[in-house]
Amino acid sequence: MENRQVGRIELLKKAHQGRKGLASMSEEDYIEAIYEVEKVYGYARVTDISEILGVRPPTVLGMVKRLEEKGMVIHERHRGVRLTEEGRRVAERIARSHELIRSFLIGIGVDEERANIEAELIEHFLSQETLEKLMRVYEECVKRPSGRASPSG
Amino acid sequence: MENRQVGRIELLKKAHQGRKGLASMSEEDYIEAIYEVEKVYGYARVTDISEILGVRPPTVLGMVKRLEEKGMVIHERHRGVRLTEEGRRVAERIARSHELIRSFLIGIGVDEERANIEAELIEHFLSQETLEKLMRVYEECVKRPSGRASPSG
DNA sequence: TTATATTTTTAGGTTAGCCTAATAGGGCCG
DNA sequence: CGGCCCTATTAGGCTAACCTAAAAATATAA
Repeated sequence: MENRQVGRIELLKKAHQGRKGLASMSEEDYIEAIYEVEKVYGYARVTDISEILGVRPPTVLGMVKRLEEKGMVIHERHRGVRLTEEGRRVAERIARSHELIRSFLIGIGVDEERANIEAELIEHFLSQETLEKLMRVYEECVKRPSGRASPSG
Repeated sequence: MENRQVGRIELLKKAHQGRKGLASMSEEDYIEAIYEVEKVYGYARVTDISEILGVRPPTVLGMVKRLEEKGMVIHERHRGVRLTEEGRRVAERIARSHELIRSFLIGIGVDEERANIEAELIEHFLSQETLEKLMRVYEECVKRPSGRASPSG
């Protein structure tokens, strides 16, 4: 009896090992913000990013420098930030999973504002594999629910 | 056309406001770990928590002190940690949502180990409201899929 | 009961991600 | 051109969450 539950504790340990090696949540947030601003204005200013993420300009600048070192963005003094090809690839991956999660949440009846918030919060953590499976459920159960599962309420 | 997209940026801002004020992810991790060990052994030692979360004993001790200040646990020097009633309430809420997310992920075909990891990672972020909606989809589409959505694969 | 091993605690860092205050750069108006 | 305003940058700090090394307390074995 004790053995069974100790097994559960082993699982907890494994679950926490799994977290390691993920890219920093913050970096992805910044890349995503730059991507969105760039779509609209062609490039992102420090203050744009600052306003979107709710952090101060010096904080943005620090992260921008880091992202530049990692080859994700190009930054010219007083001239704004642009994604590199690599940065764009990352941004697009993030945007896709964000959008999928968002659609899913809205599909199951979560209101739009909350869906935006919660998609943002969980998008960093799901694997490709899980996203694909979520996509399937979304397609098969939420988008065309075959007479079941009224999402509202 | 630009207006529509600027609206999207406004949404991004809101989404990031929404993050604020959430309880620290770490605190919940520690409460959860203590809860699990307590279920097995009656109380949690610093080293138990340390092993589960993959952090060093001094780190655990620091957090335990913080949780004690917040009234979540009782800690007696050299005698281990126990949850208070309040701590137990929190732990049980966490455990419930963890289990729901885990079941959901397994239900849509995610393998068990990954489901453990990812449930852990997202459980902190979903609201009660979203959890309830997820539960409904789980019940209606995953557990009894009414002839659709073969989860395996 | 003394020696040894284990666990807990203390002391003192490190790093990421944020902050404020102050300086520098660029655009624009009179 | 000079002054003003806004944006960008630099400098210096803070806190949360981790770390290592070493001391203290407890448990165990000879």
